[in-house]
Amino acid sequence: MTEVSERISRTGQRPTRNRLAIVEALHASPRPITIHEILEAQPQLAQSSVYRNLVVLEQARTVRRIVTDHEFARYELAEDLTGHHHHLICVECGAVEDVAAPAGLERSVHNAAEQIARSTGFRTEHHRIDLLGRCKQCA
Amino acid sequence: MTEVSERISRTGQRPTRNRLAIVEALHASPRPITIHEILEAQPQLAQSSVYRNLVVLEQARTVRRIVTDHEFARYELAEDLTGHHHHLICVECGAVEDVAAPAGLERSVHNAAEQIARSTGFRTEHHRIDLLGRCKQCA
DNA sequence: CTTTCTGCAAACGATTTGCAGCAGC
DNA sequence: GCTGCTGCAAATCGTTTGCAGAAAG
Repeated sequence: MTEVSERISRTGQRPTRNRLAIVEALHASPRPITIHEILEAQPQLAQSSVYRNLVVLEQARTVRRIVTDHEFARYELAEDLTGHHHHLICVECGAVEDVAAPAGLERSVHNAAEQIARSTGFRTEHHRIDLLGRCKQCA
Repeated sequence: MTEVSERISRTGQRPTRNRLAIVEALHASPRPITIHEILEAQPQLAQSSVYRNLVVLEQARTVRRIVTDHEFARYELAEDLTGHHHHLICVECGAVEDVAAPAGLERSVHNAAEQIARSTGFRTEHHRIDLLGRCKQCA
């Protein structure tokens, strides 16, 4: 949490109570959550402040925005704070679940990225692997 | 193209000139394109018809909607019409490029999906692998 | 004190929709 | 003809923004 405050300070912004409350809410969840869920967890926050502060937190490399096919964006803490992982996305209800990245899979992705860099000139910085299907409830 | 018409008919809809024009535009592009680009390629179409028909085409399992982090959705033909592939997404300019899926990578993903099904009950139907980085122009 | 943050309410913009006329079967 | 499709313009809704007051340093 100190680390988070420092990252915010380092970008020339202030680690305010509101901002830390958002981080708190994200930290308490084992999966990416929506703005609506952040507001449920921290009802003292104004919606516009949440939107505004998530942008600040993203710039401070503390929060990551997740886009799925569903209507709302979701947010999670940056991977260097939580560890690298991927997502299970339910095509029925839109739920998103974190899942650890198997080592073999990671290795394959890195190999592929290198090969692609050689053949196309594209410089891969991150990757994103989503498994789309039905969660236990919807199956 | 006949195949596309059949899929549309099979869902109880009509394979109209507008709808086939959209498929035409998607077919002509080696990468997913935006609604704006569809309208540039087929200027006779009304914007609202494009939105409406893309929904119809999605339901007919002919078109797939792609969501990136950029402002616009993108569309491409269904994978069983074009072949399985993944995407290179430029974090700078938002460009999206198709890339063939290396066999080793596919194998790793399937293994991972099976393992996940066993441990979490999640039934994977598809997967999505995006490499995020800088394209040749932006690097 | 000066600068950044906040909350409110209004604006924005991609997408969706109501409706009246047109086209496919 | 009947039903589904189209174009237009208006509505929708997640998200962004202007502004005046509050809080941080």
